[in-house]
Order: sequence, then structure tokens, then C-alpha cells
Amino acid sequence: MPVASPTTTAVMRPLTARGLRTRAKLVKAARRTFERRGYLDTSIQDISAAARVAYGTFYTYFASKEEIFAEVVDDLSADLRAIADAEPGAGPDPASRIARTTRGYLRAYRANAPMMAILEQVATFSPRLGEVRRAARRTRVEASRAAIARWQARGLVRADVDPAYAATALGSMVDRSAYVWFVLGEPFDEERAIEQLTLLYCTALGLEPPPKGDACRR
Amino acid sequence: MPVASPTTTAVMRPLTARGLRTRAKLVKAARRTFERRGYLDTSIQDISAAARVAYGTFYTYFASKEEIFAEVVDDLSADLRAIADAEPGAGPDPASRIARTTRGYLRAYRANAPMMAILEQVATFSPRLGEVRRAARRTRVEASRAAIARWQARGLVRADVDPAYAATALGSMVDRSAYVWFVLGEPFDEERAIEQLTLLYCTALGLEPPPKGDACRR
Amino acid sequence: MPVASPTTTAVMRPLTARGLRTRAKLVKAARRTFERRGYLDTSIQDISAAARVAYGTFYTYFASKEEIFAEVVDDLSADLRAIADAEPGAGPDPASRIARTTRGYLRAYRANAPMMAILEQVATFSPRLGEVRRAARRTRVEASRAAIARWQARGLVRADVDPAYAATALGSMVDRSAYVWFVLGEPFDEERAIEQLTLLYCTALGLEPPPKGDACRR
Amino acid sequence: MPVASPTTTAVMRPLTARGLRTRAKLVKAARRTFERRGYLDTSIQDISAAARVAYGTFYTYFASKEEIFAEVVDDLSADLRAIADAEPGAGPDPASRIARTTRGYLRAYRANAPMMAILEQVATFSPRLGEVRRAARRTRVEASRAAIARWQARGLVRADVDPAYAATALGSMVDRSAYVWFVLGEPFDEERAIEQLTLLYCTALGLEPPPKGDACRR
DNA sequence: GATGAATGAGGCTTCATTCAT
DNA sequence: TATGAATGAAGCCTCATTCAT
Repeated sequence: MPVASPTTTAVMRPLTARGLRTRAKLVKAARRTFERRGYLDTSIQDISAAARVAYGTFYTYFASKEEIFAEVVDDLSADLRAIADAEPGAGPDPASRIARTTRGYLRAYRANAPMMAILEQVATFSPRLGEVRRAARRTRVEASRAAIARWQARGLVRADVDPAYAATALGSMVDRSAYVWFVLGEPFDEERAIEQLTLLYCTALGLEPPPKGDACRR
Repeated sequence: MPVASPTTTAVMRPLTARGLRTRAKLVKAARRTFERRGYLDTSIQDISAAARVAYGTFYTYFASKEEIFAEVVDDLSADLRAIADAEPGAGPDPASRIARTTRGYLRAYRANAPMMAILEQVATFSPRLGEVRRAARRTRVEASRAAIARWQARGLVRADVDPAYAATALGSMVDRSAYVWFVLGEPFDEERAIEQLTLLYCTALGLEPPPKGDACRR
Repeated sequence: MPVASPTTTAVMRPLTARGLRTRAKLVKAARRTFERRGYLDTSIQDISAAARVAYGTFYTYFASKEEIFAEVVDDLSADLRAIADAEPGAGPDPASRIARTTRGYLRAYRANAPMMAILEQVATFSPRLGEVRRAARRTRVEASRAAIARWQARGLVRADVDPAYAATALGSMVDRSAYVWFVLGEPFDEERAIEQLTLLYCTALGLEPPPKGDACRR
Repeated sequence: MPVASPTTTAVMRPLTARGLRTRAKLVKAARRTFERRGYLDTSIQDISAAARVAYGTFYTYFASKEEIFAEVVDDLSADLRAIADAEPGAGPDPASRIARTTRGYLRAYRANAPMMAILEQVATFSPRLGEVRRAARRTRVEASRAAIARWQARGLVRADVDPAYAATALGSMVDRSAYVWFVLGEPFDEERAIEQLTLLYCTALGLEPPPKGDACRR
């Protein structure tokens, strides 16, 4: 699951405490720099400087910009998951589940918006990172599809909805709206957004939306 | 409206017939090359070679790669609009309008998928192209918002739907789904996709979806 | 036969006169620099500077240091051959032939001694150039072997000499002696060297050496 | 005589037993690595890794790659001398002496061929190592010259042979032939090679070669 | 207009050597 | 002594852009 592992080529020996510290400094500096300048405009030079280490030190820990980026993305993924999971539990009814997921997604997105923008960028030209993102998307969509199908079997979702298409479409709706608001910076109100996305998601499937204000009890 | 104009710095004098031909060759070659190798991996060298003109000739017509890209995007936009507009007219009822728009969007997307992928890429790091895309998105969203508001005023759309959020969210749904299918290559059936997107779009707003099979009469 | 051709990757279009001039300047500068500093200590930077062209210009004509070196070696080979061939003809008797060949070899070596040193160096670590050198050696040795075998068949060369071993050994003698004198700089007199090498070469095979002074009539 | 001493800059204090062991490990690992990858492609990193000591430990014992190489060459020289000296003694006649020396040289060469190749390489660009090699050559050549002069004084060697030139030339013959066979890998039979080199060496000087088969009695 | 050579800044990577622990 | 992290100089190569013909 971590992105970095598969192709990590640099040092893998047990690092000393000092090494661990330097490595962490680099990862942190890399994230900061990526967020500030974007992936393409960030050079190894920039990262080293931000971490206040010598140019060559970078290569003690990472073989390339792509490699440290993968590491940053690993951290990002963990954080996204942590935030989404921290969302207070919901009732067992579909509307509650949808509300919670939507809320969790937007909050995680907001907390990491700058990196989400970069990740979007990198996914468009790095086959490897693109694949990672695609896989993550598929996993999320498949979970939604299964849930929708289950609900449909129980007669809660309209019969003419195709769970596979609905999962892709509604997942895209939430994901892309978050991008539009948090990355493109279109003005919006987060609570209202959560409420409306939940409403549209539910109604589209033929579900009764959660009672107003319920979506965002926090 | 054309993207290229505002900042075009290269030759703007009335071109000779030969000049026009060379320029057109370059734009065509550029698009081909961008589609084949992506924006980043395309060099001016590549474009000139593909157009079978000398390296320096490129600069007779364009000041940079970004500039010729803007020109390509202008062509792309025109083509998208043309395809969408060519979609056979629809009844005056909301569902028909939504069906027609969705159908048109997907067909135009399909016909230009490779460039859409590149455009998505470039928008993430070129402020200028990003702005162009953002403006186009805003225009589309604003049209949808107005329509939804109108329908809502006529009591056709649920009262708890906020037209602005719904326009952004449902527009994102259609746009991102097209990306997932046509660019990421997730398997799908186009007619089914049009039907389902239309269904979800309508239902989400509380509209009666068009009769089955109606969405794709062609 | 030219070393450069097989793997030349850089520009191969019909060069303009200007291009031809620049390319020639580079090759000449490269040879000068290699001779002065050796292959390893010569950087592309050095060559460009010596040719008084910009760094990047080098890459307009050559893909790497190895490639321009191959070009220099081609020139060298041609020159060696030319000098050896210019040696005045000899009588048909073995001793005359041996004298002429030895004389030609030493004179060609002397005229190109600095590059011979570099070539020796490069052959030890470049598989490609090493192979070129090996092939050249084999060709020379095979010619000698054939001549010795012929002379032996006519009873001119001792029966206990093995032509193959003798060709390798005596060829090595001449070649390495030239290296010792011209490259390592051991003191010697060229005419005396030619005379003695010829004498040893002939006597070793059991041939009557050429009359004294005859070896170097020039 | 040892090559390493003159310029050794690293620790020269009496080493502890552990220190001696580590140092020896490094020299051994260095030789192995040089043979495997050549001098140029061997990094200090490689040597340390092969010796299973830390990177920095190398510098506890050696100041540079060249320095440890000199140490390896010292070992090599000792080994060459040992093998040559181990050659069974010969009769007092010139032919026997020549046969024995030739035999010893080739056997020592064969036993150390990979390092001989590396040494040849390094001598072409390291002034220091080059000088070492040159000195060794001069010593060998001087011994030969003296012997040939002696034999000539006793009327055993042709009067028209110049001992100095003959020593250089015939020494080059044996040395370079060994290189051609053992390093370049040209096919040959070692016993036959010894026999033929001895034959050519003797005959060239006007000496009666040793009786056939005598050269290689072992 | 067209051509293609010339330029040089910018980014990447390696690795010998130094240094703190 | 041993360790291994830190340093930064040096070389490589690409490519957008300019310029002479």
C-alpha cells in the first residue's frame, strides 16, 4: 500500500538516529516545497535548501525527486485516511453513511488541499503515481458500488440505477467538487457543501436524504 | 474568447498565403505531438520536425510552447462546441435538456479525449491555461445554475437544492466521469453512461428522468 | 573501417558549410586537448573551450566524449596508414620488406606519438575502442604470419619457427618498443632503432639481415 | 622498493592487531574489486563494502584510491618476483638463462593476469604508478642489457647487435606478447609460447636455442 | 520567410573526502 | 578505531531561445 516501497532504491540500511532526523527533515521540506512551487518547478536543489542540508545529502536518502515525492504521498495517504476515519460514526441507514463519508472526504481534502493539487498534477504525467491514484479511486468506487448494490437489493435505491455507473459518477461528483472548491478556490461554504453533496447523492439514488442539519453535526 | 489572442507576442501582421500554411502545419503538428508524447515531453524540436519545418521557423509564428498550445486549445474548444451544438435538439422539458447536454458533452469528450488529458495536465501548472479552463468551467456552471434556478422557480426542482452547489456538483459529476472513462480508460459503455448520468442528474434534482432509451435517440 | 560510424548518434543531416567548419574545429580541439591532458582528464567543457564554441555546441555534433574520440581515432588511423604507405618501396626480399615495414611503423608512430599514448589508455577501459585496437592488431599480425609462412615454405625462414607465434611476438616487439621510446620517452636514436629492430626481426627468423645502412636509406 | 611507502600519508603508527587485520581486509578487498570492475569503476564505497567495513574506515588506513592501489601493486610485485624466482634453476649457458626467465615471466603473468591488465591501465594515467612501472621495466631491461653485453664480450652474441636496443626490444617482445595472450585473450598454448619466445629471443641474438622441449621441462 | 547553428542556463547525479559521534 | 552521515565540487546533458545567413 505505501507508494514508496516498491521502487525505493536508496539507502535501506538501518539508519542512525541522526540519519532518521535528516531524512525526516528532507521529507518535510519536500512537501513544503512541492506545495509552494508545484512538482515541476521544484528542484532537488530547492528541497535540499529548504531542509538546510547540502545538495549531496539528498542522494543519501533518495534516488530522485520522484522517490521522495512517493514518500510524501505515503504520508499524505495516511493522513487522509486518519482524518476520514476520525469522523464520528453514523447511523446504519444509507443517508447517514453517505453523509459521514462525504463529510470525511471533504474535511480530509481541506486539510491537505495543497498536496491534493500537486498529486493531481503529478498523476497526469507520472505513470507510476497515476497508477497509484487510479488504484485508490477504484477501491473507493468499488466500496460505493457494493454499498449501492446492497441498498438496491433491499429496495432502498431506485431499480433503474446501475450501481457501477452510479458509484463512479457520484464519487466523481464529490471528488471533483472538492477539487473545484479547495484547489481552484471557487467560493463556497464547507458545511453547505457537505449538506448539498449529501442531498444530491441521496436523492440521485432515490434515498431519503438525512434531515436537514444532520449531515454536519459536529 | 480565443485563448491565444490576449498574450500572443509573435507575428501578428497579415500573413502571406505561405505563412498561413506554415503556421497551420505547425499547429496541426503540435497537436499531434502533444497527443502522442504529452505536453512536457514535447519539445519545440519535436513540433518543428513533425511539421517538417526548420527549428527556427517555429519562432516565426509562436513565442513559446505555451503559446502554440493555447492555439491548439482554441481549436479544441471550437471543436468541442461544434460537436456539442451538433447534438440534435431536444424538447423544452428539463430532462430532455439535461439528456442532450450530457450526451453532447460525452461525445465531444470522446472525440477529443487525448487532448482533454493533455489540457487537464497543463491546467495544473500553467496559470494562464488554468485560468482559461476555470473560466470555461464557470461559464458552463453558471448556465446550469441559471437553468436549475429557473426550474426551481417553476416548482420542477426540489426546494432544498441550492442551484449554485448543484450546478457545480452535477457539472463535476459529468466532467470527471468523462475523464475517468475516456482518459483513465476505465471500462464502460457510452450509451449506458449517458443514460445513467442523465438519470442521476435528473433524480438528484427531483426531476422525472426522461423515459428510458430516450436519452440517446440518435 | 572508420571507428566513428557504427554508433554515431548525433546529427547526420547534410551539414552546412558553417556546420562543417564548427565540427572540424571541435575535432581538432578535441585531439589537441586529449593529447595535452589525456582522455580522462578532458571534459566536454575543455573541448568546447579549446574550440572556442559554447558548451552546448558540442552536443550539436557529438553525443559524448567517446563519440568525438572515435572520430579523432579515425583521423589518426588514416594518418598512420598514409605515413606507412608513403615509405619508399623496397626490394622483394624478406629483409627489405621487414625493414620497410619497421621503418614505416616507427615513423608513423613518432608522428602521432601523443595520440598513440591516449589510444593505449582508452583501449584499456573502453570495450569498444579496445575491440577496434584488437582488430587492427589481428590484421597486422595475420599479414605477418602469412608472409613468414610463405618465406618458410620457400626455405628462407627456420623450420622450427611457428609463423603464428612469431608474428605475434615480433609484432609485439616492434609495437611495444615504439611505445617505450616514443611514449615513455626512453632515450634512443630512431635510425639506430629501426636498424636494430630490423636486425633482430630478421635474425630471429633465420633470415639474412639487410646490409648495414640499408634499412634507413632515406 | 615498495611502491606505497614514499607518499603514504595515512596512519603510519604501529597498528594494533585489530588495525592490521582491518587494513589487510581492505587491501584484499581492493584487489578483488579492482580485478572485477577495473580501477576507474571502483569507488572507495565498493572497496569498503567488499571489505565489510564502514565507508569512513577506509580513510583510517589510506588517503586515496591511488594509495591503496599502490599497496596492491606492492603485493603484486612481490608475488611476481616470488613466482619467477621459484622457477627451477637453469644451466649457466645463455639459452638456459633465457628460457628460464621467459618461462618465469609468463607463469608469473598468468597467475596475475587480471591485475596486470589493471596495472597497465593505471600506468597510463597515474604519473606515480607510471613511474613505478617504468622503473621496474628499466631494471629488467638493464639486467638483460648487461647479460647480452657479457655474452657478446664472450663472442656468444652477434657483434652487430646493440645490447641496449636488443634488451629493450626483446623485453618488449616477451612482455607485450604476454599481454596479448593473457589480457587480450588471444588464443595460444602456454608451453608452445614459452618455447617460441625463447627460440626467437636466442636466435635473434645469434645464440644457439636450447634443445627442443628443454625450455619447459617442468 | 525559412533555415539551422550557436548559446548558456539549469537540473541531475556521482563520489572523494571530511567530520561528528 | 570504527562508523556512516554530510559536504560540495565537477561533470553530464537538455533544450528554450537567439542570431546570422
